[in-house]
Amino acid sequence: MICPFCEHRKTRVVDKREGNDVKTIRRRRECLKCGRRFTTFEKIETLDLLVIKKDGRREIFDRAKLRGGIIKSCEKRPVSAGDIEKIVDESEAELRKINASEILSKKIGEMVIKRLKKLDEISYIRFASVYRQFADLSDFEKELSKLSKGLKNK
Amino acid sequence: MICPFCEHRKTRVVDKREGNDVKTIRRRRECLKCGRRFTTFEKIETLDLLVIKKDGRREIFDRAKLRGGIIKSCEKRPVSAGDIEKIVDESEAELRKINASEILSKKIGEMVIKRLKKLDEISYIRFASVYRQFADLSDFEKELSKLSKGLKNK
DNA sequence: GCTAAAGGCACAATATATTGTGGTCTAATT
DNA sequence: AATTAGACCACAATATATTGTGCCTTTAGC
Repeated sequence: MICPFCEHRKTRVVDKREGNDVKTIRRRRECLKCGRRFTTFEKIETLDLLVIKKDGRREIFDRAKLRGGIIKSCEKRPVSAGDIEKIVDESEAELRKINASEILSKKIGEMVIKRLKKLDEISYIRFASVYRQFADLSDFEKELSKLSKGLKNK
Repeated sequence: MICPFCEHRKTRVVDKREGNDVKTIRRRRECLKCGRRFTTFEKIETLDLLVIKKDGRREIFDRAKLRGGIIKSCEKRPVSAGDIEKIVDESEAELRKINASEILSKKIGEMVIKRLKKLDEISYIRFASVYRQFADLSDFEKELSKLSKGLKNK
């Protein structure tokens, strides 16, 4: 742990207790160079992200909710729970990498869509239609007809 | 560290590396009960708080900025750097305890003011006038005359 | 102006984390 | 299709953190 005062890279733990939240660990550390003390918190990896919905309202990113939407799109389709969990995991990781504090729900939809598309075209179309990823109705119909042609050719 | 899956209280560290940010530690932990693994991050205590300014604009809470304002108010007054640091520390701790994501700058002003008042009346008046803690000019004058009477009686 | 709650500090016996090295896997890139 | 970067995993030797206990100080609530 780097000292926040002098940037030195060696510190020692002086005390460790449970944080305010039972799910966090608070440590008191001391820099081995400058001797100053500071506090750190260890927490489970979280994604604190405000999702901007189409109507402009914001709500906290909810992994379970995202998963729910995907499950619905995959009803009676050959997509396993494991597949879905993987899509959620990967999308969440992608969101984490972006490191934004807010994001348009549409962007999240796109992340799921690009993964779902590789797995099952029907699920993908269902999901995309819910997330209204198509600019207008003609785009949607175009996508549908492309899909039905593709299926016939198999 | 509590297991996020089964809530068990015993986990072991399986791996520990530097986080993306050099200032964080990433640990991979394993629950001793259910065996599932998860990731945690240890970071230096921070205060991520949006300060709502009088004109409605928001900006990230900045400890150095707050300290600067206090220093200005204490110019040529018998208030030590240590005193000021203590006021900043305590106010910051108070803000942390509130645990809000946004706060009116006025509220922060009040926290500083109640501490500064105990230390030095002149500094307090200067600081309060900058933060416009008085509803109108008459309040300000009232405060000033109270103060000057108090000083004469000593 | 008392009391409780929280954070900070210290210490000593014990248990656990850390470090380096290196392999695997996947996603993104070229 | 090959390459790179990041996360994950494993292991073994070493160094460090953790736990309990208890005391002090400060702030908040009565």
